Amino acid sequence: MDDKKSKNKRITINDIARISGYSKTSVSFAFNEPKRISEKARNLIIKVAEDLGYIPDPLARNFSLRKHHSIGILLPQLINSALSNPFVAQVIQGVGSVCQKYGYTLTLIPPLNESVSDAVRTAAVDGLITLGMEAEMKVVNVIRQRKIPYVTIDGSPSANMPSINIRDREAAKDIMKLVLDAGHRQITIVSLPEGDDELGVHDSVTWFRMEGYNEALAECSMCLESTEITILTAECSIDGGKKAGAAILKEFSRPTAVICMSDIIAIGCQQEFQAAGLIIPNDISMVGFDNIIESAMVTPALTTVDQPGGEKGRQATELVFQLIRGEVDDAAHHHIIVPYRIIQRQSLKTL
Amino acid sequence: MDDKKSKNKRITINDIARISGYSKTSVSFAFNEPKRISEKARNLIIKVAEDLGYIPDPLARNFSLRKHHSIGILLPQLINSALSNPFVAQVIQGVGSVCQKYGYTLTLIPPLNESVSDAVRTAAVDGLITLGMEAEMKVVNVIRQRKIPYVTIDGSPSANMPSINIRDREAAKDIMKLVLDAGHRQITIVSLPEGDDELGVHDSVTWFRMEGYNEALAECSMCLESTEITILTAECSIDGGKKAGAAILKEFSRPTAVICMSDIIAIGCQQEFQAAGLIIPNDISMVGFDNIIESAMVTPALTTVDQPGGEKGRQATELVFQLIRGEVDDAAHHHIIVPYRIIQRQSLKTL
DNA sequence: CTGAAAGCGCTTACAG
DNA sequence: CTGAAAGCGCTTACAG
Repeated sequence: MDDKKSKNKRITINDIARISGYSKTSVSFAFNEPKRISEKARNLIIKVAEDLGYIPDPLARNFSLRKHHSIGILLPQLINSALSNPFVAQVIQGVGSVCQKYGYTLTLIPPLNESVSDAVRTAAVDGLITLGMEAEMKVVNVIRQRKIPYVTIDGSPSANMPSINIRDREAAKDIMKLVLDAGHRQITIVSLPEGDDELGVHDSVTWFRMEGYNEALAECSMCLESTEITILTAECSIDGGKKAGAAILKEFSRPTAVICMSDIIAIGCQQEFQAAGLIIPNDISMVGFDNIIESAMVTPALTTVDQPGGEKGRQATELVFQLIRGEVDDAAHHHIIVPYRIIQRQSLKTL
Repeated sequence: MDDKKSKNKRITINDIARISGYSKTSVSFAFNEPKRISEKARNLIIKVAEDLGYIPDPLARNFSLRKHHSIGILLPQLINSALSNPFVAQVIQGVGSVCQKYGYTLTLIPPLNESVSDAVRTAAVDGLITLGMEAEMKVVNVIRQRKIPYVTIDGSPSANMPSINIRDREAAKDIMKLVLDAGHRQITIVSLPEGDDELGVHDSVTWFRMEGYNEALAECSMCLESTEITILTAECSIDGGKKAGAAILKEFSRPTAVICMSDIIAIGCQQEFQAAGLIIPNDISMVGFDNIIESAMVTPALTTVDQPGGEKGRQATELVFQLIRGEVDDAAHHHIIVPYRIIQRQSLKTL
């Protein structure tokens, strides 16, 4: 007899109102503004609600409140590839910790049937963190149409597009300089994959880093086009790194140093080299980018550029919340630069 | 003049209807069931919608459809600690890849103001994956009240609670046996933290593994209470492992082998030992559990139990979707066991 | 093919 | 303190 109706129909605020003898208004108040009703009413309503196992429908509640209570993070690639880069996991941690702080959930938004735009169109979120978004991408317009605040991490700082970055050009220049100062001239650069987004725009972070490498080379009267320099591309994962490593092993003249734009690639590469019997850094030197925790775990530990993924995520998300609460002017240009630093470990040999 | 109203008010289906001259019904059909209206109507409506930058409000749409289009994953701890265990990241990858396949987003649900129950109450999701949930936990009732399908990974298989597990007891017994067969008798076990959830129920996975260790010990006429066995607890992170390592270094009589219930703990522990100048496995042997990719990266590579985190996530999520679509009977008992295997590498020395 | 209208389950001015 | 009623912006039988 208890489940004569709970069996089929969801119980709503109406049921609680009817059974308790109070109005829907009072029931709503009992949950959301307890002090606005008498203790007697409140107690009865709560009791009835508990007896019936009533839980306010989040769908209706959110709709009424016009809030999703969630922040989305727009993944540039499929979820698998995104999360197989520990650096991305680090960013997600940062984003998540701020969401948690404000009682929000974190929604991971993968492309919907290959379409990032469609995913954004339907995503149930109040704000968006994007990874590596460029101003020319179509999806930017969709986000703006939706009128939800967004901040992009590792994108190109441009008007109306709040951003969090490190100084990628300087960082890349610094690490290349370190390699050159160690005497290396035969160098292979393992770059990131072309942005295969809906527009085919290039990734500005990759671009800036390339420029930085080039600037350092210039100081040695070299450039990216020099015959001593080889440029490859790899997916951001261990496997991507292994494939790059295999490709390097097949090169006619082996480089003395390999510069990777991502630590996870460097680690994969390093594993491939070691599997082939090479000793690092004696036979070949390696440097990376990111300073993921794994870089300190491997042997030899990786010389790299430290950039704070968690911090990027946190700052981006705090900014999104400020935008949501209207605490900052969203017409203003918010371009936050976080510090990087060079971490010297054992993977780079001085010739 | 274009923004005379778009400035203040969101544009809705009503605006499109008014301006296009068609009804709300037709506008809705234009987006959701294009073939139900004439090409002429469809084209005009789409055009007007595009001109005005109309995007259907996800809040309203979801409410009408009674679907969130998202699957939640209930994090047992704060987001930071959860994601700093690569094994959890692996599970999330698995869950995410299935969500993506069906066009759903993945919502990470951290405790809301410390309360997991409140988080579940308000979470905007159509189904739930839980990590390490026990039948006696309060939150189970909340999930049931919500009447949303859920599957628990690494929880205790019980009635009405679909589950994905490995055979933890056997796995633990196998790895302990390996250690004992290698001649070790002075052993420290680093266990997982007590479930500090709202009820203080113990974690059944930890329990099963302990039982497994004990069974193997029994075959050597020992048990968990033997004087040669020490049991510690550590947080599931590198740092947790380092702390455990430091504690072990301070023990009066140093063990010859350390058995960790999690690879990330084993790795942290190993780092601490190495920092103290110990050679592994010569001075001390290590084994772990999970077989995260990092375990193959460290030197010496870790001997451990391989369990497929991604696969657990995928299977759990496929089951949730089957439950959502009503393809399987949710009264039936769904208890899936996935295989594990022992991975022998270089961190265990035969005495 | 098209549209008027009910309905999804809440919240919240507003009046009493 | 309490309640009637409007409103949030869609979807979808139903009738024409």
